[in-house]
Amino acid sequence: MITLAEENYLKAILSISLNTDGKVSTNAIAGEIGTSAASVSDMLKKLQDKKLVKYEKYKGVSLTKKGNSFATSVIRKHRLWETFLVNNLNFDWGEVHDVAEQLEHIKSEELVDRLDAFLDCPKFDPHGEPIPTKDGKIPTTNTIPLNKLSEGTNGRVMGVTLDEKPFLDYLTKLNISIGIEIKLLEKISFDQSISIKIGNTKQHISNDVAKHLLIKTN
Amino acid sequence: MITLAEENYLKAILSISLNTDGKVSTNAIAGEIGTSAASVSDMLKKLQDKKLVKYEKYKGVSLTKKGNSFATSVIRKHRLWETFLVNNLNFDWGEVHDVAEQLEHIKSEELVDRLDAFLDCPKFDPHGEPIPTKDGKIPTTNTIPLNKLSEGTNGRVMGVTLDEKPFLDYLTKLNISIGIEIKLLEKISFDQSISIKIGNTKQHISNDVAKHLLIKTN
DNA sequence: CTAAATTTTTAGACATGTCTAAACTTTTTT
DNA sequence: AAAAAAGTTTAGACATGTCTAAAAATTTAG
Repeated sequence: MITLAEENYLKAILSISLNTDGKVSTNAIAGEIGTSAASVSDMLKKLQDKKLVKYEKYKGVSLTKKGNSFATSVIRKHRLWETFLVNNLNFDWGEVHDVAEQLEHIKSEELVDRLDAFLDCPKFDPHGEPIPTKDGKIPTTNTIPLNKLSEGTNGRVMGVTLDEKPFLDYLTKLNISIGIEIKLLEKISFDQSISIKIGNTKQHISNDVAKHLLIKTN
Repeated sequence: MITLAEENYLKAILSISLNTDGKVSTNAIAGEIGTSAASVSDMLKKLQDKKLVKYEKYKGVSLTKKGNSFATSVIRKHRLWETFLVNNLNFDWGEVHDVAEQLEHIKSEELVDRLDAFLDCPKFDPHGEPIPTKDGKIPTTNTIPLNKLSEGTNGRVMGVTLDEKPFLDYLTKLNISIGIEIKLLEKISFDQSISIKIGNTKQHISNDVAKHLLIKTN
């Protein structure tokens, strides 16, 4: 039986490895989970014993097939629950993360299957992030982060890659939401900040914000 | 912060005290939770320290106002989730207990409020058991257990007081469900078993089954 | 290519919740 | 009312997951 703490470690390792190359470091996991490096070391040994990760002291860690499958399943559940919370319980997209962090650990395959059906098998969650299928496949999109677009390009916001209330609240304030049209006007080379047009309004945002917006160009 | 284990103890104490008089005994709690009496003793001390129960060594335990409020809230969540699972996810009434046992521990007042609204503030769950309101009031019904009815009486099944799959599956086999008409034909004094009529069929059931069926007489 | 800085691991401690076995109360029986 | 039975608590142990401080390994810099 896999514990709640173990699931969180696996999810963190998967999250990190999606954004970086090679093995995942102890410190990176500690940062993601908000725990000490020492605790991570301890846990990696346990996950190794359970054949959920491949781990070599001082060399970093990677998920085994089995570990990847568990991690993907947790992410699937998290995103399905977020979809339910926003679509059916009328939560705001910035309010669902903490509750979904709890719901993702409910153990019942039947529940997940039925929730998926109830929601009409959604491919993306309310933040535009792909929902893994029952067999672990992750829907793809041909989107690129807003900060990689070239000046003058038009596109549509298809998703955000950060699920934190302060960020999402800021987007709401800027009138940015999933599906909205956006045009990149100008990139400032000094700080990589950018000017954009949303509707008929010109806005200026930092690179830190822009890199978390996924755009599909027209 | 109240832990999952503490919530389960409070719920067990409330459950038992609804069916018995006076203080709740250590052994009764151990039986309900499926743990040892020693563990119960340990936990009662902790609950006492947190002012959730009133406990005297060797004398049994009772809930404080605060403890009762937590316990009632857990039962509210359990029954709301069971309602959701049956009404919206098409679970059978015998399949929902274990999942609801997990869901009842999700911490979010907002979630419970919105779930309640989504379900149209139901007063009873799929087993006919009353769902406590947000302020802890428990809806009442003028029902009595089937085994207390007198011979020849007609009534309607309004609820069951046992939420275990084997019991519920047996009821389904007998064509007994919430809302169904039932007539008590005969009580056998030897073993307190009874004959009943459901639709046009005569059935014979034990006292153990009958006592868990709540009837509203016509 | 050493020396310093950083990262990671180990050692030892602690909190939670569980267990068995033994000791202690309370209740029941005779 | 003493002895036996039943119920309850304590003592000591263990598993999980966490922490801080110190030691060890690796990486980076001079």
